[in-house]
Parts: sequence; structure tokens; C-alpha cells
Amino acid sequence: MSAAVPQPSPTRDAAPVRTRDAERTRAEILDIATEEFARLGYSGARVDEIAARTRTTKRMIYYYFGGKERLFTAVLERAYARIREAERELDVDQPDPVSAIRRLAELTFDHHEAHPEFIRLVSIENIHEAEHLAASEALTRLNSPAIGVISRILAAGRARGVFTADVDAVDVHAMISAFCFFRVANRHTFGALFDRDLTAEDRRDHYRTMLGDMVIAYLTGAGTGPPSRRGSR
Amino acid sequence: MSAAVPQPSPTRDAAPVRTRDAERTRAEILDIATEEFARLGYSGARVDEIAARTRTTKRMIYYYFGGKERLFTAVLERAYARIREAERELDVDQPDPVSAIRRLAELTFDHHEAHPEFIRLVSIENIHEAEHLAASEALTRLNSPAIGVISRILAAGRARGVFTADVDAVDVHAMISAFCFFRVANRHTFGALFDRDLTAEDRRDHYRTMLGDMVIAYLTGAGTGPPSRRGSR
DNA sequence: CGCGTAATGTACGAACTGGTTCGTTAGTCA
DNA sequence: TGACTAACGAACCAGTTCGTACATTACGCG
Repeated sequence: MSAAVPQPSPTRDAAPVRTRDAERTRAEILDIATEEFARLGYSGARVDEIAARTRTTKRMIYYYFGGKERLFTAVLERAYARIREAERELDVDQPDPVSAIRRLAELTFDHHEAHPEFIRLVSIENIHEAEHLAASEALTRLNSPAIGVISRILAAGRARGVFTADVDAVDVHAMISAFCFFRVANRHTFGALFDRDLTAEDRRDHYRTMLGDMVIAYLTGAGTGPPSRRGSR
Repeated sequence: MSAAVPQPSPTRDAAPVRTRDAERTRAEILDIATEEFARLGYSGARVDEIAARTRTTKRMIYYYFGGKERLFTAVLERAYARIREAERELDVDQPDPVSAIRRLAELTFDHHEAHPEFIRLVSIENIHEAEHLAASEALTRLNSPAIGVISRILAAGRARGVFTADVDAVDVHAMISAFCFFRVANRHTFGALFDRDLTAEDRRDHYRTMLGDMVIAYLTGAGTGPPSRRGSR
């Protein structure tokens, strides 16, 4: 949790010199605030407690962010920015569209697994009907690179005739996200009610494969019509 | 919102006589509390506000429920009980397992659509790591009838050879729930980020069909192995 | 018909909470 | 080097917020 940003050695350099460093202070506030909001929800988190866990004071939270509401928005903004950053490195250069979409699904899966805190923030923001997100110009402008990647894979799959036409990239993204998100976000109630830990380590591979199978089965076999019973392809 | 429970006509029967009725008071508190918790989250909801919206006072909340925490637990218990009640009427007596599982998925879909408030409560409870749910003996004992229904459909499908073996009922339930839950719970952030309203009326049928297609494609076509490219079946 | 108890209402308070006021200090730039 | 400003801290404040003590009333039962 201690900031990794090296001080520009102000006078000495060893010992906790505690020099002034706006950037470090901001970042530290955001770090702690992220934890607290994710752990306790927006209303549950306390500005005083966030301040106390910081090396600075509450005054600084208001100095830099202007209030609890805007602090939460800043937390969201940074969290989303990091996610998008990671997405930008999505490498699904498989020649085969089927392998590509599976790989993308698995990367999404791993990503959700690795960032449960982010998932909590998103859940919290949804409880508040995305009001902070909507208020943030930075966030509404931030387009997801994942959609583009999916689009290209779908196009390639359609071109080769392995994917049925008319599947929308955003919908496929929703489908993949839904599975990944649910597994992490709802693990507590699901675990309590069905006595199954969706995030148990020894089931991770099982669910990752299940997701890939599901998406591929849908894309390669999807037909329409309620009577179903779809033929080969 | 006005309680539908008919008074046992105490003296007169017309006019707001305001007689004592423990059951009605309890129910009214739960109704309002459900709304407030769902709208504002656990910490965001205010006991005073809940009381104010009731025809009774805060005193009664403590008299009947013993505190905010236990009030929320009671809210959850009633909400889950109602859901389970509805599930018990699940009627998926289709002769064909494929039609049956599609129908089950669609019923689940409609159910989520019809009870966004319940979804919010579940999201909130997950933020709190299901601590209230875990503390409630009534809730942990309350098994979902849906699992049994799915089990039977899967067994029938396997017997006829239309479903690949080794699919678990709980996992299928998770898969269906994930899609339905995500669509409702995350509609705000998803809508803001991808400019797509997952719950738009004119897309409902599209998503309902998509869910059914997905589940059926998975069950009828699911294979394993990352290389994929699964043959007919 | 009166008595006991379940049900209910009022008023209050201690602790907390978001936000602010006022003043101090470190760094930097002319 | 000295003045100016960004960065910072302690204490405080007004409005809440959960919870309770105390008083009261309706209703069923003997």
C-alpha cells in the first residue's frame, strides 16, 4: 500500500522525510478510498476513516477532491481507466476466430477474477444507478477496446462461415461479462444458498472452460425460433 | 402500497379507524423498508426515513425487529421467501427437454425482469458478503426448487441423448441467472458505457431468445478442449 | 367490566459525519 | 534570499442517525 513512487530526494533521502508531494498524496487517498468504498459501499464508507488510514488528513480529501461524492467519482474514474488500459493490451491474434473468441472470453474471465474490488465498485455504482459515472465526462467518453476486438473476431468468424450472422459485438460482450461478473459479484449469496463456491480455486478452470464452451456453442450453433432443435451447421 | 389485508372489521369498517394490528404494522414496515433498502443500500437507508414513511413510528421497528441490521435480514427473508414461492409454481412440463430448458430460462428471465427490487437487494447483500443471509437460519435452509427442476430436465435430456453428459444443475442455474441478473443489475453502468439499454422494452424478446439459444447451444453442443471446433453431435 | 398485557407514541441523547475555518510550513522562483 | 503560493494539519461545527427511556392506550380474557 505504501506508494511506490520514488521521492525526488528533496534534501536527504533515507528516513521517512515526509516531504510534500501532491501526486503521492492524491494517489494514496485514492488507494485507500478505493478500498473503503469497495468494502463498505458508498454510504457505508466514512470520509473520516479514509482520512485516518491515509498519511494525510481529511482536509486534503476536500482540498483535492472537493467532497465524498466527487471522491467516489474519482475512484471510479481511476478504476475504469486502469481496466481500459489493460484491455488495450488484449492480444487475441489467433488465426482461428473460434480460438480467438475463446481466448478473449478467458482473458475477460481472468480479469474479473483478478479484480474483485473493481467488481464491487461497479455493483455499488449500479445501486446508485450510475449517477457518478454519468456525471463524469471522462468516463462516458472512455470507450471499451474490447468491443472493437470482438467486432473483428465476429467479422472474421462470419467471413469463414463458422459464426452465424447477426450477432452483435456488444451483446456478446454482455454475455461474457454477465458470466464473469456474476461469478465474482454474487459468489456470497450464491455460495450461501446453493452451497457452492463459484470462485473456489479448484473450480476455476472448470468455469473458465464452461464460459468458452458456452460462447462458442452460441456463436457457432445459434439459431432462432422457440421450437429450437437446431441442426448441425 | 396500501396493505391489502382486510381488517377483521373491529368496530366500524369504513374510514381510517387506525386500530391495532400487529400483522399489518409488521408488513407495512417491511414493505417500506424493502423499498428504502433497495433504493439506497443498507447504509444509505435511514431508519428514521423508513419510520416516517410508515403509518407507525420508529419505536415499532425496534419493537418488532430489534434494529436496523435485523430489519434488513427480515426484508431479505421475506423477499427470498416470495421468490421461492413463485419458483415452486415453475411449470415446465414440456415433453421435450430442449423446450423445457428454454421455457425455464425464459421464466427465470421474466422473473428477474419483474423484480428489479429483489435484484438490488441481492446486490446489496453481496456487497456485505452475505452476512445477513448467512446469519439467517431461515434463509440457509430455504432450498431452491429451481435446482430440482433443472436436474430433472437435464436427466431427461441426457436420457434422450440430446444433452451432453456431465452438466451440473447448479452450474446451469448459475449460467442462466448470470445472464438475467447482469442484464438487470448492471443496466445502468452498461448503458452508460456502451450506450445500450439492456432492459429496453423493444429488446426484451431479443435477449430472452438469446438466453434460450445460449443455454440450449451449450447443452446440446458443449464439448471440451480449448482447440474447440466441435463437430455436429 | 375491569385488569393485564401487547401494542404504540413522544421525546430525547450520545455518538457520529460530512464539511469548513483558520492558521502553518515547505518549496521555488525572481 | 526573501516573498509568494501550493500543500498541509488541528480543531471545530451543525446536522444527522441509531437507539432507548418513559408514558400511554387499545384489546382480549376472565
